[in-house]
Parts: sequence; C-alpha cells; structure tokens
Amino acid sequence: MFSLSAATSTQADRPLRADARRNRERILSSALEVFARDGAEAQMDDIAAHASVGVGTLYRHFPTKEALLIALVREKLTRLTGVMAQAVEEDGEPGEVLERALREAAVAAAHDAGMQEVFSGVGPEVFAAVEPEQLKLNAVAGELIARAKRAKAVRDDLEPSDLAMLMCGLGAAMNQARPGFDWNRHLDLIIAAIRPASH
Amino acid sequence: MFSLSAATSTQADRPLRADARRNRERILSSALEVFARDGAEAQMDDIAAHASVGVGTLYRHFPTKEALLIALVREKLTRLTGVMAQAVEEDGEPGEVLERALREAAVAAAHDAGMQEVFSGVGPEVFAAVEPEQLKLNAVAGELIARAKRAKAVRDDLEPSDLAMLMCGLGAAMNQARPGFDWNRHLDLIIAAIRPASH
Amino acid sequence: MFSLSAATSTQADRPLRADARRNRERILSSALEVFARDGAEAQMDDIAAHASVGVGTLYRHFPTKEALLIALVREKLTRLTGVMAQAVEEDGEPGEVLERALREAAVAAAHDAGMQEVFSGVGPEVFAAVEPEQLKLNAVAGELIARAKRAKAVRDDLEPSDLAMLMCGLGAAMNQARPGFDWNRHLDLIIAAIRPASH
Amino acid sequence: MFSLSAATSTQADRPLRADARRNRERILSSALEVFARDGAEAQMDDIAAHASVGVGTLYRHFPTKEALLIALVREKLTRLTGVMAQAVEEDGEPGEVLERALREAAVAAAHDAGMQEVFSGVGPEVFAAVEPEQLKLNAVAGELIARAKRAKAVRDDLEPSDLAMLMCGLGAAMNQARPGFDWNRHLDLIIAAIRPASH
DNA sequence: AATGAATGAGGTTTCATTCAT
DNA sequence: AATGAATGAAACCTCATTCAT
Repeated sequence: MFSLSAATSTQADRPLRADARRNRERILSSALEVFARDGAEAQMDDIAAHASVGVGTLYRHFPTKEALLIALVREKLTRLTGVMAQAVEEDGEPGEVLERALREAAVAAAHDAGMQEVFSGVGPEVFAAVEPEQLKLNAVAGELIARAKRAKAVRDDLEPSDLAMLMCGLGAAMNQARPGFDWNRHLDLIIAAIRPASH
Repeated sequence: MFSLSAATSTQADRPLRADARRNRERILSSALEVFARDGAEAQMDDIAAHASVGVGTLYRHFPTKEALLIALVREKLTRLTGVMAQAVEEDGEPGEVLERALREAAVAAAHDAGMQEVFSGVGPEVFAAVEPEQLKLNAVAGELIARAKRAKAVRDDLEPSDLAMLMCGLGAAMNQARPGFDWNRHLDLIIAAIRPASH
Repeated sequence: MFSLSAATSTQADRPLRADARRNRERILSSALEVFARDGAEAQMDDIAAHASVGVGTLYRHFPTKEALLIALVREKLTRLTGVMAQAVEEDGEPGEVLERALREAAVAAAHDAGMQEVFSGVGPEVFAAVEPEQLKLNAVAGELIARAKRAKAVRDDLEPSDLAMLMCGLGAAMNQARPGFDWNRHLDLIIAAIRPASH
Repeated sequence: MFSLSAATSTQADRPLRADARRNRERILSSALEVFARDGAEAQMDDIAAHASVGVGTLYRHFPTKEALLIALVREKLTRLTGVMAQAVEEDGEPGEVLERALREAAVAAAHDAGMQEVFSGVGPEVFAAVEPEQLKLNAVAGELIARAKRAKAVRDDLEPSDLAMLMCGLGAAMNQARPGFDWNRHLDLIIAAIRPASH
C-alpha cells in the first residue's frame, strides 16, 4: 500500500546505491527510536552509533539535525496518510471506518510517543517543509469525513483540521506519560467530540 | 483573590527579606516570559538578564534549571486551581459554570502557549515534585464536575483526569501554532466531548 | 607612548574588572604566540590552554575566532602606529629617521613572523573591521614620508601605500622562512627602492 | 616552449595511460583554480568535483593533499623557469630583458593570486620537496642577472635569492587584495630596488 | 582504474553551573 | 546577598582519507 522507500525517496534525484539506501533506512529508524527515547535533545552521535554508522554518514544523508527531523516528520505523515487511505478502501459503516482509522493512528502514535516532545519543539520551518505531505493527509482525511457526514455519523461541521488538532492533543497527552494514563479513554472522548451534536 | 506571593512561598522555609522576595517574583515572571518565547532552549543567562539580575542571584533562588521549571509549573497549577476555586464559589447553572471555567483556563494557557513546549519536555521528576498541587487541582475540579453531573450537564463517567488530558492536549495544540489555528474551536470540541453522550 | 590596554579597550564600553582585563591580556598574548607558532590552523582550545584559561573564558572575551584575529590585527597596527609616532617625535635627518622606523617595524614583524601566514589568509571582513587603525597608521606614516621628501631623502612620488605594500611583502617573505633567509637584506632592498630615483 | 605534461611527469615513474594522464592534467588545473579561489581551505572534494572526477581518482594520482600542493608548486616553479629561460634566449638590452621577464612573472602570479595564501601556509616539507626546481630556477635567473650586471643595469651585489624574496613579497601583497591595490606600482618599486645604487 | 559512500578524529562554539570579587 | 566572570563537558558539524562496489 505505502512503502517506506517510496516515502523516503521523495526527491528521488537518482536511485541511491543499494548499501546507501540500506544505511538511509537504518538511520531513519534509529533516529525514530533515539528521538523517541531521548526527546528533542537526542544527539546526532547517538543516532549514528545506534545505526552502526559513522557520524559522517549520518550527515551525508541528512545535512542537518533539522533535515533529519523533517524526514522523520514527513515519514510519519506519509504513514498516517497510508492508514487513512487504506480506510478509504474499506467497506463498512463510514462512522465506524473513521473511528477505526483514528484508533489505528493512535496506536501508531503511541508506538513512539516520545517523538511528540520533539514535534512540539520544532519550528515553523519544519511545518513548512512538510506542507505537501500535510495537504495530502488532509485530503484523504477529508474524504473519510465526507462519507461519515453523509451517513450522519459525525457532526456536520467537522473538518480535517479538527481531527488534526484533536489527534495532536492526544499525542501530546500520551507523552506526558503520567503513570496510569490511559490514552484509550482519551481517544473515546475525542470520538465523542466529533459525533453529531446531541439535539 | 489569590496572590502570586502566596503561591510561590508554599514551602515557606523562612520568610525572605523584602528585596529577596521581590527578586524571586521578578525571576519567576521573567522565566515565564522567556520560556514562553524561547521554548525549552531558553537560557538561564537570558532569564537572569530579563529579570535584571545576575545569574548568581538566579541560582541562589533556584539551584537548578529544573527547580526553576518546577516552581513555574507549580505556579501554573496553583493559578489554575484558583480559577476553579473561584468557579466553585459562583452561582449559576453548573454546566455553564464548568464551561466558563475551562474557557478561562484556556485563555490563561494561550497567554503563554510557548510554555507548552517546555512542559512536554520535562521528565517525571517534575510531575512528582508537583503532585500536591496536582491533587489539589483535581479536588477542586472534582467538585465542579460533581455538581455538573448532578445537573446532567456532563457525561456521568467524567473524571478530573479526563479534563486534565483534554486540556493538556489543547495546550499542546496551541503551541503547534500553525497559521490559522483556532483554539476556540478546539475548546468547543472538548466541551462537546464532555457533554452527556447523545442517546 | 602607546599602551596595550589603550589599544585593546578601543570600544571601552565599560572598564573591565581587574581580573577580566588580566585575562584578556593573557589571551591576546597567548593568541599571538600560538598563531605565530601554528599558523592559521591554530586552535581555540590551544590558545585557551596556553593562557591557562577555559575555552569559555576565551569565548566570553572574543565571541569568534575571527573576532580574536581582528583584535590581534588591530593591536599589531596600533603598535606599528606607535613606532611611527615615536619616530615623528625624533630629531634627526628625516631619511634616517624613516629608515630607522622601518627597521624597527621589521624587527617587530620578525618577532612573530608566523602571524604573516594568518594575515595572508584573512578575508576582507577583517580588513574592513580594522580600517580605522589602518587609516591612523597611514596618516602617521604620511607625515614621516612628507618630511623625508622635503629633505630629498626619498623619491618624491612615495606614498604610505607603497610602504604598506613593501613591508607587507617583507613580512610574507620572512614567513617563507627558508633556511638562510636574511630579512635584513630584504629590508635593504626595500630602502633602496624608496630612495630618490637615480638620475 | 615548455609543456605542462613535461613539467608534471618529472618523476616519470612509468608512462601513464592516456586517459590517466588526461585526468592528471584536469586535476592539476582544477586544483590550481580551486586553491586560487578558496585559499588554503580548498577541499579535496571540491577539487575532484571541479575536475569531474571522483575523490578516489584524485587520491590515486596524489596520495595526499600535500602531495597535490607540491605538484602545484613544482609546476609553478617550472613555468617560471620557462619564462626566465625564454628571456635568456632573447636579444636586447640585458636590463630591459630582465625587467620584462619579471613583469611577465608578475602577470603569471597575478593570474592566480589566491594561491599565494596557500603558499604562505605550506610547511618546510614542501620547500624541501621542490628544491630541485628551485635550484634550476635560480640558475636561469642567475644567468639573467649576470648579463645585466655586466651591462651595469643592476646593482652588482644582486643575487637570485634577492629576486626570490622581492617577487615572493609581491605575490603576497597581491593576495592581500585590498581595494585599489596596484601591483604594477609595487613591481616598479621592486625594479627600482635592483637598479644600481644611486651614487 | 574509477567512483563516491563511509569513516571518525577533531574543530568551533554553547550553556548550565560554580566561585572569586 | 548580589554580581558576572570563569569553567569545561558536550553539542553539532567538517573534511582528509579509506574502501567496498
């Protein structure tokens, strides 16, 4: 449906050598892990070591810490879009389809909740760099919402940006990671929020 | 109603000299401002300068950057508790009272949205250090919720921790500060989420 | 006649604390020594260590390697101007006075010939930053030249910039430091060059 | 008259394959250009790219940055010797012949003045490695000087090393590249310096 | 033989914290 | 008690050189 390599070779100037591509993947997944563990102060050296790669290699692939972060965010968005796109393909009651998609998105977010701290620290440059992916995601989410509206399964003023806000809030709350925090409960509330207003 | 000095001398080891107390206040409000402006990478030197105080003085009052942060969080929680406590005193339809309180809390959060980034980066030590205030807040919020439940103005499984999650999410979303983000809308959705489930 | 402190507190925002000023001097003279020894690739850490100072202190005084270099060049020029100014005060046959001044300048240059390599690598920013001192030097040299011209001791088209070129060349040649290089000989030739053209 | 390939295959271990020799030439001329442009901080990668060659190839031809530099200096000296040798062949008033040769040498130096910065940073190893070419140059220059002396066109204590010093100084001054620097003037002064001492 | 990806020591600079004044 | 200069570990990034393809 959506492959990582497709996601990461967006600029696709020229196909990377096989070993280089392998390294690129290793770096990205290491970065995800280390950022999730250490938050925004994750260190380039650590990421490189975690990927069993010299710092130089890391910098060859991503000329800046920020560039690495952008690649990570881009990938997250692309995956998320993938989840949503898959939901569009599904048959079923539109409200439930949407709900299932959100739940799946939440699972993914929970998987590396630590990244949330990083996200909340990024500057506008990152958002700007990632706008195309953002728009694509909104488009797909928009389709899902439209169907749910037609089925009267969600409030009829619901917009993709509402979902973005709410899910972003969920992610942030996840990261606060207080003992006993139950993000399923949070998700339930979110879903309640988007249901048609009780008359 | 509730004064800052009362809030900050909670530990009240010993009454500070008048000038020392003034310094303490200046430092705290400068810290708030600088953290809100610069996020997690705010620098101790900057905070001191903003308070027109040497770094040494800053460190005399707060032995660590983390200690300063804790004081800040403590103050935030205390203020928030104040807002809620005031609402408890109010007459009016309990559901509306709660909603107004949340709205007021949101305004306060929006005032220094930049702090959110900092919050999301703090470790569990901070939360631990701040637990008493947290509990106090939950108690007051609990009272507000109880009344609203009795008036059938909110879902009857609502708990203080739900409010915490949702408001925390709101704060985080505020900080993402994408152009065109409207946190009033987000708040509306939150309020919809806590209304009694539509039958 | 010309003191180092006068030279270095040009901006004189505020008198430095006694210890800070001592450090500043130590750093400057260490920088001179280390640059002279290691050339342009002298390292900030080494300079700090040589001055028995932490790197942080070095950076507090000079926020950039380039800033340090500028301070050094400035000082050199100021000293040189001092030499020339002293010559202006002297009595004696103007041609000989000029010659003696040049010889003294050459001795000073020889003292840290290694700096020449550094000078030849600096960008235009440095020259720009140092222009006031340059102009002052030219003014004093101009006076010396004017007197010598009146005494028919130098060619009557001689200008300060000529001296700058020739002495700059001398400095560079010094640094080439080939075994057996005799800069006194070079200086003799320079002096021959500025004598009145033989008719 | 004197070809680059002749100059660079001095060591002539073994005749290079045609394409390898072409690469070697391309690398050398690229190195000249890039060094002249970027000074001492020119990078091996840039040089390789400028020559449209991989770094690996660059390193196959010159095992070290220093080796590359030595080759460059060698070539410069050889060219210079060529200029002088050509002058030896010329008919004409010996003083004028010498002057013309110097002027030609200056033009060549001006062509890549940026190299001067590099020269001034090289260590004694380079000079040592290049001594044979240096001696050859001195020999030819010595012949030119001898003739000029016989014609009383230059001071009778003039030596090849004097010319080296003065021209080296000229090159350095060129590189200082202050706005409005006129190296022709500098050259005039140098020529004045080597004329017979005025009586 | 050529390529360019990988390496990693080492460079400059920052910033929380300490300490002499 | 206040000041701000000093400290130095540690961060990000560069670039000469090596080595797998």
